Amino acid sequence: MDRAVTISQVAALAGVSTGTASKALNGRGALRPETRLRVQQAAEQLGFVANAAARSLQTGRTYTVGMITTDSIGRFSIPVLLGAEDALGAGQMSIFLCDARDDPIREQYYLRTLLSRKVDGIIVTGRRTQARAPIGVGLPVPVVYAFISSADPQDCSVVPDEADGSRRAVQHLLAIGRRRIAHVTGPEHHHSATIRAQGAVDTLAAEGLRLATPTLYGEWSEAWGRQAAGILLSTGADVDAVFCGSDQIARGLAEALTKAGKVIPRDIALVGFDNWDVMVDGCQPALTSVDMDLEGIGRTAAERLLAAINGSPAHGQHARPCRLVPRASTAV
Amino acid sequence: MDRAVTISQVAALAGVSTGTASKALNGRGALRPETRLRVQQAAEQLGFVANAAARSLQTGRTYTVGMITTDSIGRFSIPVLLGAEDALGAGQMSIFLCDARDDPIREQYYLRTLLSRKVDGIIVTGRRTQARAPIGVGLPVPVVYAFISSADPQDCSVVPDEADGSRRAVQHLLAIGRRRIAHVTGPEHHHSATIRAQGAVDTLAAEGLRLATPTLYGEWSEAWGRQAAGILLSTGADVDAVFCGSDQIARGLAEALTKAGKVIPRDIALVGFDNWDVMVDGCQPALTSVDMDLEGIGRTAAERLLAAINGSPAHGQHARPCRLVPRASTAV
DNA sequence: AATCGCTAGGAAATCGATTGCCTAGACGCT
DNA sequence: AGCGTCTAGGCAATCGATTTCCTAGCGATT
Repeated sequence: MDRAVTISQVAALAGVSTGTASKALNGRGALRPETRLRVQQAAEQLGFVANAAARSLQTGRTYTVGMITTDSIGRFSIPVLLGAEDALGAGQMSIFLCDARDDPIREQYYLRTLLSRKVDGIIVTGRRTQARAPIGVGLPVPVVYAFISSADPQDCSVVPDEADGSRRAVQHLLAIGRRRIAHVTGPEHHHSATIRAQGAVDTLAAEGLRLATPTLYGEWSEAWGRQAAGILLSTGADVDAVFCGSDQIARGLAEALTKAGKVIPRDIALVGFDNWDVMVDGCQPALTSVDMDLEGIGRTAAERLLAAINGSPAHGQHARPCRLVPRASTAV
Repeated sequence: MDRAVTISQVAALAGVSTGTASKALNGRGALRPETRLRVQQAAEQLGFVANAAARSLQTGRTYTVGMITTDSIGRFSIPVLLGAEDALGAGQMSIFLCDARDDPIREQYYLRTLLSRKVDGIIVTGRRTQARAPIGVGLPVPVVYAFISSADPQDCSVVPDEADGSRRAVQHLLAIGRRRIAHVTGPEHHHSATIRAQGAVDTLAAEGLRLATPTLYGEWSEAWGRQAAGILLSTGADVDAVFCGSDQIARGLAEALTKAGKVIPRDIALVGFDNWDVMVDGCQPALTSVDMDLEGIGRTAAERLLAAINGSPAHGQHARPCRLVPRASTAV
């Protein structure tokens, strides 16, 4: 609980002025090498760590960015966060994490806090239902939206290209010879559900095909997957593959279909979406899935934010391609 | 991109000195109510937000704590983080999040960064294998370990009482009339696995009972759960309940047992550990599980940290009780 | 009317690091 | 020997907010 060492103590020990000490430690100014070394040794000896507040007061830079997750920090924001941390850590920046929990009041409060702390930039992320209202206008710092996108097209957003993901999933199913493909997904009012469904329909259309049954909208849950399996089986639809809007739905389907005597992938092939480890590995057989590369999104968002901080802001929405990860559920 | 408003601009607009403006905004000093109001209105009008760096330089407080997760931020550290955020947010403190990714170098680097930023305190969390070495000695700020514990008994750690969790699980099974209880858990070298197993054994011993089979150690995965089911069935062990070291293991067991024709809970009752929503809800039937209340741990850790910051440090390890959440897998 | 006591608010130091400006002294050149 | 040049390093202002005096001015009291 010793109070902190200041640069003047280092300067005193090295027998120089504080200004000189500062220059020595920051590699600035014209100093004799031995002087520089003497100061560095003094700093080392005292365990000196510069006070970031004092430094940023002077320089105007804090080497800090704020990250606001609109929904509660969860499965989707974590990888984004990690990716951002990765990209920023290399630039020696720290992250202020704020969890707005879907509450606009909290969100504005956090925004204010971040501005008061003079962060160099802000990353906004959150569950992806649809484009969100900009978090603020005329802010004194750059903002990048990650995973979620801003309704203002001038804002910089980095999002997964979900239609691309659907395309890859469906093309994979076509490639293994399936033609009677069904699609089971989340709630119709959810942006991701509709865009993924549309992607599937479009991809099939390009091949002159259609979905084997109309898209089944429901919830993002295993229970719905099980239920949907029942629907598919009971209607007697002739289906040889199901592309699911999420891994959870796919897993529910897998369970129910297996129970009903269907063999996956022989009778029915399955593709999920999210590539969520516990789901794809826990599923029997292991589930082929679409990976949105959330870490990559976080990393890209952080890079764009850094660029904006350094004076080269990017605008508009950047959609990143998805990746298909084939596993046993589509292994022919 | 307007540069920030300073307190002297507010003071000028209100026709007072900066000192007076500061007092007005912070409710200090002796000012006429109308003066105070005038300053507040000026601040409002200009959108003034105090520069945290300048303030902390003066006051020595940053209203910021650092949170270092030793392993990559994951399933266990998130709830802890949320709980801490909750407790700290109420005190208007912000969190610096640092992900050390099991790398001691990163960890020390982050520690240094946090000290340079003059955080008021540090919370260390991470995957729980066993007590970890203290993150530093003689640090100028208080440190609290959450979920994981420090090897130094003088340090303050807040951890789940896993033996208590086991006791609750086993007593619940006893209460619904089961006597031939098996235990399937993770790797033997994992602290949580051994302590949970011991808790189960002790609880049974207190009733004059023993495990129906020796504890089955394996991995924390569904695959191991399925494999363990095979072992239990093939050895012909007469078992009417299985207490599992994790929800994933339990789910694997549930699947394999059901497939083998056993009815859960009629033939075999199941209890998991972690109360992980996607597992307990996805399991069929829904899984009874032990909840370690990770959010509560985060909250408690944050509270203890705040107490330490305010001069009342706590020492030693604080074990918090678990909670049993009964569901269909043990419903008689 | 003179003194005392208050109150409201101002002046200036302070926190710690950075940085532009300035100068002492060494060296070189004619 | 005298002058110019260059280098190493010191001085002091600065960032923005807080806080400790300190004082002007007003009212009350005897």
